[in-house]
Amino acid sequence: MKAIIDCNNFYCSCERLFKPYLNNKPVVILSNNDGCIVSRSNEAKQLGVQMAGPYFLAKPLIEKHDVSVFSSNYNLYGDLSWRVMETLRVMLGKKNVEVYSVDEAFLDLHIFPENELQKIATEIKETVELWTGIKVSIGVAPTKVLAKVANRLSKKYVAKYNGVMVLGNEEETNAALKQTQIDDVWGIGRQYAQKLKEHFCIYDALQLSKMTEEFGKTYLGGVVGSRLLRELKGIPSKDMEDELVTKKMIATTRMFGSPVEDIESIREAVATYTSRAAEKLRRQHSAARVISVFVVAKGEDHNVDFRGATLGDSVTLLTATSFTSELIKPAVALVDKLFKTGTSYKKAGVMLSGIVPDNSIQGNLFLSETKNCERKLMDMIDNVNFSQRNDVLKFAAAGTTRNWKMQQNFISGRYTTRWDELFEVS
DNA sequence: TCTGGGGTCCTAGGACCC
DNA sequence: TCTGGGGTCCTAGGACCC
Repeated sequence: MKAIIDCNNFYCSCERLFKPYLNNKPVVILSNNDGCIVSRSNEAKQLGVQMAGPYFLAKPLIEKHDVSVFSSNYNLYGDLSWRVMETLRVMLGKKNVEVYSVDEAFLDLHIFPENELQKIATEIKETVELWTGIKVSIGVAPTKVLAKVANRLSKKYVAKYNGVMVLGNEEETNAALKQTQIDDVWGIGRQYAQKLKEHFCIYDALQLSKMTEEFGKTYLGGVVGSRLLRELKGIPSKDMEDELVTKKMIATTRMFGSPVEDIESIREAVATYTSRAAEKLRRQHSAARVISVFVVAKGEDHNVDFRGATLGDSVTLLTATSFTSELIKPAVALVDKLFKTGTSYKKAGVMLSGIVPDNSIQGNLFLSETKNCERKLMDMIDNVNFSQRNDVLKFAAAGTTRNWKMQQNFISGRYTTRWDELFEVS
C-alpha cells in the first residue's frame, strides 16, 4: 500500500508557526512579485478568496475582512519542508519516502501489515505535527492516484476522518471515487475534464474508473492515460521514484517589478538569472550545453491576453559547462539579439538544457588547466553566497542597480535560516 | 496600474542515415 | 519505365502537476 502525505495550507502554516496570533484568522500568501494568491488558510477560503487569482482583484475582499497578507518567503518554507521530509525519512527509512513537492511526499507502506495502516498513518501524522508544528493529512490506498483521492477526502471531511483516510477494500474505494468530481482526479486537468463531461458524460471518478485502459489511451494522452485508468482500478502503475533525480532542464524566470524598456536592465536581469540557474546546475553536479533566453513584452491589451508576446532563442555551446562566466556571455548576447528598442518588457527567463553530469564533460584538446582554478572559484562563490547572504558575491554583469527587481512588499523574516533574522522570544 | 515560477512526460513530424 | 523500408535524433507543442 502507498500513502501521500500533504501539509495543510503549507505556506500559510509556515507563517503561522512564527505568528501564532494568526491562528484561526484568514491568511493568504502571494506569488513572486506579489502577483497571485498561491496559498490560503481555510478562513480565507471561506471568505471566497480565489486560489491563483490576481492579488489586485482580491484586494477589496482582503481589506474588507482584514486578511493578513504575506509575500512568498521561500527560505522559510524550504527549511520547514526539509524538516517535515526528514521526519518522514527518520520514521520510514529513506527509500520509502519520495518527496513529490515542497509540501507533499509519497510513502511506501509495504513494510507494515495492512490491518494496522490506520494506526500507523495516524502515528506518522501525529509525529510530524509534534516535531515540526506543521499540520498534515494522509491518504492511504493501493495506488498513488487512489491515495490522492483519499488524501483529498481526508481534508474535505476532516471532522469525520481527522486527516487520515485509508482505502482498504473495493467498497471503500468505490465510495471515495463516487465522492470525487472528475476535475479533482490527479492527472485530469481542465482540458480533459471538459472533454470527459461534454463527450462522454463522465462526471465523477467512479464513472471514469469503469472505462477501459484503451479509453484512457485514446482520449487522455496515450500511455499517460492508460496508466491513469489502471491506477484508478487499483493496479499500481506509477512506481515510487528515486530521490536522486537530476533535472533535465533548469530554468530561472521572473516577472520584473515594473515594466522595463532599457536593454541594460534586461542584460542585468538575465545575467542574474543565469547565475542562479548555474548555481542550481552545480548543486546537482551537472553541466549544460544549451542555453535559452526569452523575453516577454508587456501585453497591448491585457483584457484579452495579459501575457503579451514571447520572443526566445537559444545557443548550443561547444562543450557543456557549469561556469557562470561561460554561461553569462552567450546569455547576454541572446538578449542583444532579442531586444527591440521602444518595446516595454515585463518578464525574462533563462533555461539550461542539454544537461550532462559534470564529470563526463567531453573536453577537447584545448581545455586548459585553468579549468580547475575556475571550478574552485565557483565552489568558493557558492559557499560564500550560501553561508552569508544571497548574492554577496556576484558577477559584474548582474549589475548593482536592479530596478527590475521583483516586488516583495509583505515579506516576513527568514526565522530558521539566517542568524540575523532568528526568531526572538521576549 | 497590478495576473508566479518552476517542472515533467509524451507525441507528432521533419531531417537525416543506410 | 520502375525509386523501399526501417531506424534515430531533434524540436515544437500539448497536456499535466504543485
